[in-house]
Amino acid sequence: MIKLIRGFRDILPGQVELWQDIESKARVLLENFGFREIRLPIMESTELFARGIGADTDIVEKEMYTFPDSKGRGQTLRPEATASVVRSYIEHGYAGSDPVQKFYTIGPMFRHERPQKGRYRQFYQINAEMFGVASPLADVQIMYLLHLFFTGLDVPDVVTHVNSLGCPECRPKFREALISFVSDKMDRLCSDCQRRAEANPLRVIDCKVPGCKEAVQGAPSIQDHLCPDCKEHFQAVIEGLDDLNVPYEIDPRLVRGLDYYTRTTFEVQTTLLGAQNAVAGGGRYDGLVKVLGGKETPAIGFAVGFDRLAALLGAEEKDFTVPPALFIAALGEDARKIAFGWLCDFNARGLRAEMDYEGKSLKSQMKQANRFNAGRVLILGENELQNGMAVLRNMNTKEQEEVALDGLTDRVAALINQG
RNA sequence: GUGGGUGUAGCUCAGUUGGUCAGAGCGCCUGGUUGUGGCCCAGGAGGUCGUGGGUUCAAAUCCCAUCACUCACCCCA
Repeated sequence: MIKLIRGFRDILPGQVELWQDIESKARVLLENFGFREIRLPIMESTELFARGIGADTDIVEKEMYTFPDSKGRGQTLRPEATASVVRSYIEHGYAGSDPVQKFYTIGPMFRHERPQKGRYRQFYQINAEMFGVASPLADVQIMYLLHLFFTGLDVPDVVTHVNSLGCPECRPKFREALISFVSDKMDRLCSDCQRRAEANPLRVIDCKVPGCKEAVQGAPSIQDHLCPDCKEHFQAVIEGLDDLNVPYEIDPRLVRGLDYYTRTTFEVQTTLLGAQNAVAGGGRYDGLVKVLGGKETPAIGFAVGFDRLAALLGAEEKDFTVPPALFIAALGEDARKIAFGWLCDFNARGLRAEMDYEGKSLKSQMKQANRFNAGRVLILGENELQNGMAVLRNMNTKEQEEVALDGLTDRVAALINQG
């Protein structure tokens, strides 16, 4: 048997209805907020991600699906969407017409990581990106939108964490302060932290090992190192969230693994998904457009982890199948032909109906209708053909009524639409 | 990439120290109702025991390898 490749999966009927529901709600909300859909390719030049995400990030270093094309140039299955959106924004000259643009895109991303709960090698994201607005109002609006999205879906157990990572002005200073703080406590740190103290000192601050936790008591906080502009920006964001009653938690240890983030970053976290606690994440990336060859353009965006969101809403445990309104049970060849005509008519007019194609016994067809969880069963056999009346059975109440064969589909459709 | 756990019927799982160990429940099909579902009863179909080697008279069971699933580290959506 040929099986799925590792870390990939099928979203099956029964679950896919939930995905569709999430997706359509996301579209409505995003479009209400002025975001327009942009559909992007799944593969891009490797260089786009190397430059955009950062050459020393885990994603670029070891998680990308990269293949040479026929001429040996590197091309990569996108590990995230933001770099592609930025590329498209630059390539189509939006900066020239109107630099303020809001885009959203929904689709698969690919990262070659070891799969585990909530982590797949092909996973789906809903991305929203807003260009050209430096004002903290953009940050507030983005986070407000995300908040509405999650509350609208009634997602259980989510908390939004917010932080500011500063800018090229203040972040390096903080980084230095942090490294020097950590460096004279090396002997008290776990081996992992000793290794990452230099490369990613923020991780040390966030380490769960008790010894490390103790060692980093009183570590410098980014919040104390923000330059005046960043500080003011962050303040404005927080006030904006308060004004709109968006709940959040300021989390000075919130780090993000992509190099392009500046100032505001945020992550929607849950405790229900094991180690993979981020359901959505994002932030401001004021430097990225320029890094990728465009004009200096402020921008901010987020990604929602579709798979994780669906999991939180019970995708794997529940069945979201929508049952048909009607099942047609036919007995005998003549009846079956007529029934098939009805079936086509019902389907054409948008009514979900099913029938048995194989000429099984009535009992077997009733079982099938029950399995479908059909609301009603329309029965057509020799008796009905003779007296010109079909039987319509309500599967919940067990009530049956007769419906004249003449003009039957109109009448049955009307009955079903009444409920 | 590293470590732990697990792979037996469509699903959830039993299978004791290698020797009627190829099983159960659910689901599916048929019948009990020559035309009426869910409950009940009876019967039936369905498995190269993840895969490939090895040990043995004999392997689902022991050994090796490999693949996959899963949880965690790491990182993130």
